Amino acid sequence: MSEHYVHLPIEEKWQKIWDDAHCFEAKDDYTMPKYYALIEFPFPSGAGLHVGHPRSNTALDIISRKRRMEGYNVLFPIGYDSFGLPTENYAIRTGIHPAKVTEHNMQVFHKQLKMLGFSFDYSREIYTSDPEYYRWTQWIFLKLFEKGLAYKAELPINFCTGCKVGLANEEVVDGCCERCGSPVVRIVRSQWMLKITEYADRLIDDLDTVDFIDRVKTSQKNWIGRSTGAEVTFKIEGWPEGLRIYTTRPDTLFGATYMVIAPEHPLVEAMADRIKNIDAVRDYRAKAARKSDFERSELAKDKTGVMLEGVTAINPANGKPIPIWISDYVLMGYGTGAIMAVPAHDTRDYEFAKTMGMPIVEVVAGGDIEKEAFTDCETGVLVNSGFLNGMQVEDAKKAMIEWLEKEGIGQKKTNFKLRDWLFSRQRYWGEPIPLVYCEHCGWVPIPEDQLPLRLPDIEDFRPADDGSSALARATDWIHTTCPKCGGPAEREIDTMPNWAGSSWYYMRYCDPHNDKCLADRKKLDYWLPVDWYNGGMEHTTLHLLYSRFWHKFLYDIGVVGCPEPYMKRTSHGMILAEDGRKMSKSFGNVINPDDLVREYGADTVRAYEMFIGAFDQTIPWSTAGVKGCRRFLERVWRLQDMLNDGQGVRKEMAASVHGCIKKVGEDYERMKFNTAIAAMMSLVNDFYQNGSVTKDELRTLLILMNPVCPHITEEMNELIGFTTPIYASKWPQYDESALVKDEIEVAVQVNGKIRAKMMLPVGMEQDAVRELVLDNPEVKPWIEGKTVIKFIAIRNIVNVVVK
RNA sequence: GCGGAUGUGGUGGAACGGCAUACACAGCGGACUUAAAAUCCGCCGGCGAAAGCUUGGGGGUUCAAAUCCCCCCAUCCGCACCA
Repeated sequence: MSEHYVHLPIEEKWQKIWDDAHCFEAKDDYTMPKYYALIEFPFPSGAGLHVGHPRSNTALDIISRKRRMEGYNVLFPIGYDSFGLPTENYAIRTGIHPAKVTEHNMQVFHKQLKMLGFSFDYSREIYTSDPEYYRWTQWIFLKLFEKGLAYKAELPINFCTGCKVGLANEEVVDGCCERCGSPVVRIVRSQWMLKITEYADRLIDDLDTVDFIDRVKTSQKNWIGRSTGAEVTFKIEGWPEGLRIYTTRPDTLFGATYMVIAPEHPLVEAMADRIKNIDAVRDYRAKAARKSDFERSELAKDKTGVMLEGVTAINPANGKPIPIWISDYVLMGYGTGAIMAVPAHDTRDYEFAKTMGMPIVEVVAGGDIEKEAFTDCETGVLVNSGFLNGMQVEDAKKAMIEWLEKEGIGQKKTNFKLRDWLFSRQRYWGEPIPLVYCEHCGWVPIPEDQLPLRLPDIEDFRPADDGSSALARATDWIHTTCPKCGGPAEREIDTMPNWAGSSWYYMRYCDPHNDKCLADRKKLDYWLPVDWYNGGMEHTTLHLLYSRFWHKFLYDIGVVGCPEPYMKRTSHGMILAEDGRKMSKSFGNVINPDDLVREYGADTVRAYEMFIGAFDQTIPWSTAGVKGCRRFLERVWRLQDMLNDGQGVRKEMAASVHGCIKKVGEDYERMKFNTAIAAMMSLVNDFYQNGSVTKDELRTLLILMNPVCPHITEEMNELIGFTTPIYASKWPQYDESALVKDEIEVAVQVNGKIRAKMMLPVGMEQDAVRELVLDNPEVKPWIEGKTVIKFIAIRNIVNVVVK
């Protein structure tokens, strides 16, 4: 009899063996086929690993371990996204330097990850707050600056009142900070911006070249928000340049009965002396400016606005004079900040026109504009529209754009929802922006050979009340000389957002210790792109988008040789607490991976997290389920006591074993880990049913299970007498012929209802099947006295249709 | 409002258009045990007297629908005046 399964010594033993053998380290052997598997590197928070990490990590650990057994040179790296606000906030509370906190937290993470037995290449561990790492983050920023893709602009920005920091568009959720939940207000501030918009088209178009799950593609597309239409200039008396608008419905130009400009539109001040009610207009603008974005959208139902009295625009299609309004439902940041209002065919314009009593003119027939705006582009036909009359909407759009271009009053135009990326943070714990400001020379980059520009050591990490960074107090650091003219200059005191370091970390993994460049080009060419990247949906329009942008930029300047960083992107579902709520300290329902590993073992935790349900689905935790997986491992463990003297795969077990090899291999690839484990459970059940198992059968099971449960399988492999460890073994091939049976059970339906089950030889002629089936005593009563009008025999189903 | 996802036994979940409920959890029974736990072996959706009905609801396509199409309902997650 074998000893009981005691996980702890087994897991420690094998983790040490793997370490000593360096068996999971990627080799720089370019003759081997490569495989690059990546999970999002964790932020080393003080709370340590949570149960979500093992879900994603185990999934790609399974793939990595399987690939190695298939003969690939696998890069499966790990690191830490170690800059960031939570660490700085902790430093503010405790006075402990963020670098120290980070160091400690990373050690905790490292230990926890090892304890779970992930086959990371720990020799390539990196962290973004390492000066040797952020040196290259800064270098990339300088390249962006050099190419004009980083610029400083005085703009209204999203400012978190809690974190006292500016936020990117992507970081604002429901008008609040995605991190701390405090309200976000608009303040005007001089900020560094990155021109991600320059890459908008390619970020959409190149999605066709990669294998991302559809959800990810769709949300990136929607976030970038490409729309096509036209820009049209309306003449305005007394303002020669006219008012330029953007519309996606140029076909409805004849129906434009007024115009609306955003409150901040320059027209207001440019024409201030002609606007009779300028005080009322300015008053409206001031009120709009005070509203937060959140309030603006909250009040979306009630349209407000003021008409500019004394100013008239001309509808270029029909020459009619139309009024101009200002209203905050038009946004300065999109298109031209001005629209033509076609109330008959736009719901917002319709509402506004109803509220303000503006005329509504139907130009697309097919709806009932008495009731609501008719916005359908499929069925409508143009009316009241001169040369467009009788056309379908799509044809009318083309015809109108043609006309506008010929007349020189407009042209085709594409617009995006995507805005440039707000890149400054008024914080200490981030990469310093490697630029100085000189009175004479303006913004000057620090010479590359002076990188990294290190963060200065300071003691007080609090941001100033005016929202500027704690770095503002590091006056010795700030005052410097201009690299260009040698005169006095000041350093930028904003730092980069935490998205900076994570935008290129997968490159550094290819060559983590290089001190000449961010990574050797040969190594990048070998390893990139990442073959499989798994991560959270919450990063779809943040990290994933940002890093695609940086990658494309680095591709353009010749640093990398492929246009996309990630070939395949998948996403895991969230794990909820047992009560169905989010795991949260405040609910007191957090499950700690450490405790689980101690009590049940890493293999059980890994198996459970893979067995819990469909990988991409949100799922509640179940302690009973964990115990079930532990029970499964014990059941596997006891197979040692059932060994017989047989060799190879016995005939009576061949179908089970080879079926399992096939199923498990396919399911791992499709991320159907739950059904892969179910298949292995079934195989184990089959062994128990049989009463014994051969060494070779057992070893096959152990290899199949190894990617999920690496420790127990290695231990058993050794215990039953094999000297080659599984990590150095080959992934098994299934024998197709073993899956082919002589006979199969066929379900016989009459008119779609099961009436009998029969064993039939495989490959029987259709006519012979028919004869046997129709003669079956269980079938006969259902067809007696009726005519068989159809007989369908497919795979293991026969359907007899009678009348 | 728009976009995405989900809806199957007491529970987590399976099911290339082809036997709905694999695999587990919970429950029940048996063996073993002085006993319990553990283990092993079985049983195990609901309604209906039955024929049957039953994958959120209603239609449709099909020899055959959880799966495909149309219309609803519910829940969750994004985005939100983007002209």
